[in-house]
Amino acid sequence: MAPDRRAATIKDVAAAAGVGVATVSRVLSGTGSVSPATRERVQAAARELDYRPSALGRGLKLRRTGSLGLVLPDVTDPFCAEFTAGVLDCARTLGEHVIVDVSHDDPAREAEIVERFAGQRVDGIIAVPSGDAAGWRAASAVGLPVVFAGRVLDDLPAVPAVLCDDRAGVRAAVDYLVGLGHRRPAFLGGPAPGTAVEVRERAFRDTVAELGAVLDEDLVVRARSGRDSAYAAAAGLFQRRPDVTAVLAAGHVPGEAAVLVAREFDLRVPADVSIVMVDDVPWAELCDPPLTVVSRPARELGYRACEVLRRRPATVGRTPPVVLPAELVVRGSCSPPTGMPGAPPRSSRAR
Amino acid sequence: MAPDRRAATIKDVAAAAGVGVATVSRVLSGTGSVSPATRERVQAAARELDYRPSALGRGLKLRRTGSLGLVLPDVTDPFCAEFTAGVLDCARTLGEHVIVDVSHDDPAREAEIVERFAGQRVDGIIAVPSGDAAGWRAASAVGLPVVFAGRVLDDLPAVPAVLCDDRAGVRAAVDYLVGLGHRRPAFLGGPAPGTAVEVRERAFRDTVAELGAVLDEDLVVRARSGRDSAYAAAAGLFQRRPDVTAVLAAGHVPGEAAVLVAREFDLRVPADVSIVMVDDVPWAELCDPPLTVVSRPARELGYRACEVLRRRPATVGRTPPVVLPAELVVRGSCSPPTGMPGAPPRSSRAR
DNA sequence: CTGAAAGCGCTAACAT
DNA sequence: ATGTTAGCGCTTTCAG
Repeated sequence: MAPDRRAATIKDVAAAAGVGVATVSRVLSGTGSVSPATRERVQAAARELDYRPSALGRGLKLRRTGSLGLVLPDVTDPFCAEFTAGVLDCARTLGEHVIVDVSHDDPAREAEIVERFAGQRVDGIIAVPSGDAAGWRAASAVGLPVVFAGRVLDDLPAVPAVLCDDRAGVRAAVDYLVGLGHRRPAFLGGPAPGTAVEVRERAFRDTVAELGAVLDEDLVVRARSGRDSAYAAAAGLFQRRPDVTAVLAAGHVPGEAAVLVAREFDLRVPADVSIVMVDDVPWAELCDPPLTVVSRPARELGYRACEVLRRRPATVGRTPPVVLPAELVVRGSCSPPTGMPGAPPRSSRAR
Repeated sequence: MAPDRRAATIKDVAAAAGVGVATVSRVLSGTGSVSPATRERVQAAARELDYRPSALGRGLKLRRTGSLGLVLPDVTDPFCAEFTAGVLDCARTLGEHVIVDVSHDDPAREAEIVERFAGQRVDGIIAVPSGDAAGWRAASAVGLPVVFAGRVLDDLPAVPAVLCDDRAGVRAAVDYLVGLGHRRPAFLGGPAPGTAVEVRERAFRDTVAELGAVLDEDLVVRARSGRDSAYAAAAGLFQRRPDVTAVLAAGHVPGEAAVLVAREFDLRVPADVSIVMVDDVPWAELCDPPLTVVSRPARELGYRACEVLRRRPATVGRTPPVVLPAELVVRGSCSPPTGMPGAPPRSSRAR
């Protein structure tokens, strides 16, 4: 096993085995027929030389690289991380490599990433898009298969997508809250990376209206991106309206802010204020009380996105999006508002 | 912008601009000299054809792909995610792509990933290794630059590494606990993905001894991988020894277990039991009380690992590992043991 | 069953 | 300043 400076090529193997390169290729790729004798010789030579076919030469010839691009707003976000795990799981079964990069929700940066991925000749791209359609339009025009996850861009309905039924999730949450007796639920919006918060806000508004509860505009607050902004928004809400009895946080960032601010203001959860948060994250269960959440199947979403990408070539025209359900996970952060009868519900998920 | 079935090649651009391929190459790579006139023509043609140089052809010629491999135990782990963000940051400045894959701490799978990365001809590999030296020995024998992070394999001292001074971190934590008056601190070990828990246990033992506190073997427990095992270990500890006044959790998984179990057993933190956890994670600050932790600079570690990889070619022989400090972040989960005077310390990190 | 040869897209001499 | 050419490592007809 000589640690040569340069990796062995197919030629080296051919020479060592005393055959032509074509034969080596056949043996190693299992294509065509080779006599058992030569097959054995070739394999021995390959092993001896520690030969590893170059994906470069291969890709050049085959016009596919066996790798796909994944662009996320932020690897650090629990949802994205879980999503990535799903993509990786599926990619593995497909024998594809995954190139990852983060956009930080910056359209320009996202476009640049797509550009670079295209240069790498990835076989396809999976993205939790940041909102700007321009970069993507170019990409799919070039014929690069793209799959969106967690969100569709209205301007690009032709791009296949795997989504989570956020609308239904928010609906369930509001329904739960109102059912508990909260007449004026508050909404704490804030961009949870890669999610359509607007969709949630709309769902919130619609549901509140449908259920005959009161939609108090003063209780619908939005935060800019970032923890601090979410914290400020939550603080503003609680300060301005000490009468809030329930809040629906549109993502884990505003959710954290709500918990923190409630504690800061010495509000007991759920006695003084009930909290529901969209996105289940590990700490939701560790919180005291454990947080009731709308859980999105992040991992599954990732897996499916990857599957869709593989099937993509077969499909032509606009594919209907894959929609996965969101689940309301009732734990301990909600109870009837003060003055109402009824004990705070216990966790519905056994440990 | 004709959406051709096949992407434009350098030849197409050359033809369109009425020049040779070399000229196109020169213009686009900024190498050599070209007359402003032709440069302009070439650029126009490239733009017109929506030309994107193929990394495949380029890589084949240049013998470098501009991409590096990152192998982690688990993308979902907060430490790994943060580490990845650091790698991505640095890779971006270097213009490198990052192929990610997860080993789940399985040596066989890890070896397979390395093998595949080698086939992809990555320019180098960054790994939070899972413990088995075999696969890595092969890789570095082939001349593939490798950098380890968070851990070195004793069998492979020649592989450069970026580490965190876990030992000092644990030392600081134990010192803090003992200083508070805890005579018999407990240690809750458990494999936090990709970390040398043994190192922490050893540091714990050494420090306890040095400080003249009591090293009670019965209070040193280990868990296998996984949340459930950590939970069981913690439960066992608290049950067997209701007299524990302080526990050092060797990672965020055992840390979570400790918090959960303490709550389960109706032990007040820090009044009844003080808790320090290795690894700072978002929820540590959200916990009530906020958890005192030994924080490892995950992101920085990732960034540095990537830097080291770039410099690698220059260096020959064994490089001394880069060691970054661990920081004890005092929040509110520790106080003197019951019966001792002194108020529980407040968070030292302003919000 | 096997080998020779033609590229895949690009860069870097080497001409001109 | 710019064009020609020889590969980089691989797969795949096309002959034999």
